[in-house]
Amino acid sequence: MPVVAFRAPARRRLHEDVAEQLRDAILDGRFAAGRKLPPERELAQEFGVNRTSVREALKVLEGLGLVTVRQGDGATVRPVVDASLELLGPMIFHGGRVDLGLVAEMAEVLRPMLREMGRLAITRCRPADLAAIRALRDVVADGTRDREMRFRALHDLLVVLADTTRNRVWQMVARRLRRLFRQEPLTAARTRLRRDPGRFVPHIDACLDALDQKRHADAAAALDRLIAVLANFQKPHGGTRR
Amino acid sequence: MPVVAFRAPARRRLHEDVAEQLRDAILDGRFAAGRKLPPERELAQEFGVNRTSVREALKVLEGLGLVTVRQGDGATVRPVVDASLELLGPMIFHGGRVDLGLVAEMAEVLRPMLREMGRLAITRCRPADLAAIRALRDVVADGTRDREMRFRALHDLLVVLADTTRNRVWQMVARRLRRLFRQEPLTAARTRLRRDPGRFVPHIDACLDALDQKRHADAAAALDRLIAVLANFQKPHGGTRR
DNA sequence: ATTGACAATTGGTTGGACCATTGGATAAGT
DNA sequence: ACTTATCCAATGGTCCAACCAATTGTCAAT
Repeated sequence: MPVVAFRAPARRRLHEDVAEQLRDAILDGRFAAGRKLPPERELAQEFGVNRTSVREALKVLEGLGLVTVRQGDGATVRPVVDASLELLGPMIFHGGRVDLGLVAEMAEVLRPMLREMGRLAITRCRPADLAAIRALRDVVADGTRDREMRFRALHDLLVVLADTTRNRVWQMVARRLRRLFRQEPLTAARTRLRRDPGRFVPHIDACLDALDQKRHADAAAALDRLIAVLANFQKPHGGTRR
Repeated sequence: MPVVAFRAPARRRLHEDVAEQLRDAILDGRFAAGRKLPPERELAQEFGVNRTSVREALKVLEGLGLVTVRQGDGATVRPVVDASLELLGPMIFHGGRVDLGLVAEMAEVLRPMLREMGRLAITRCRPADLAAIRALRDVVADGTRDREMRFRALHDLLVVLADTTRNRVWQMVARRLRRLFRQEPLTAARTRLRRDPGRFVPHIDACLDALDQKRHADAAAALDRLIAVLANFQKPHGGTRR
């Protein structure tokens, strides 16, 4: 395993670039909801690309629910609140800034959700699941590894918990969250803050110990604490002073 | 207001049709995860459309997380569990059948989520919110209206509750759910089952009454019951016999 | 004032061409 | 025989130019 996690060079496609720029323009409010985007031919000229690339970008934005396109009429911008949850990532970090308010709101949604998922997982946990959790716990606890790698194990833990519930919807939700947590600006933020993933280990251990002794209530309580820490994205200095 | 709710004639675009067919093929397992889709040129010939339309369809599928496309290599099918939650609709009803198991799993996720959202809404409810809720309650209770119209008011209630939380993430979640509930196969199922939206009214009233008297705990309990009914999509004959 | 025909705008679709990347086949070297 | 380098076929990415189709506003006729 590599000591440093490299990231794939961004060899991107034109329409991706176009879509991203338009997306950010909409999220920034440079195109207000209800307004029309410029015609495709015009956008193509402004971006210096072919109309085809603009059209493919618009398909992406349409899929995100950011615009509706009607033949003869143009592309109308929709309210962001009606758009896909996939946008939470770009909404949280846009223009190099982090929207801490939105982060707090997301935590308000995530905390009870994950708590419930954890409860379900505990009631349905089998030996194989336990083994998977332990393996990830060891990666998170391994201080010799790359920090981001240990964070990734933590995200995987979320997915393993979801798999333990045997609920396909939880499985999908957890994987989307993992994806969100791994988006570029967030990984950079983690690196900058130099948070230690090790702080989660005691909670994981407490949960595993309780599970070993069939104390389900205690396991759930430990998971609650783990999730409370996990779903608390506040800046360190905003938290309790030690 | 029209007595009957007509639906917009489906004047669809080619790439939408192509995307839908490919999507269903993947969801049905006709293209297993890890396999490659046929080349664009080949697909274009099979569908009898231009390659451009196929490409736009692939952009949609890529946005849904169903495939990854690499230049030089082809389009690889990804595991559905890694895909977007937008797919829950098509996953639940595909090929004219309803996946009741998935419906149950979704209820398992939705129930605690909406319960928490309701709690938040109650603690933050203001007079204007109350008025909006009452207005929707009256539509749901109005037996002279079109049944589907009353169901739509019920979905709107979900959104109003989300707005009451003053939490943007809840607002987006509620709107995506409303969208899901209004997708075609579900409305047809509602019409077929001839369920009465009026059965929700007593719970709404109980909640409103409790709110009027500032009995927040009672209001939350009433909302819990409402949501338990709302998030219970089982077939009628599977429930309690009356 | 209403209706209907027309025209400009704008998205939808097509066909074809060429570029860029990938992966495997083939050949060269050791 | 194995490794390495080269080449090539397959495949997606982009561009261009043209035409079709829907929408909207305009303007004339009634």
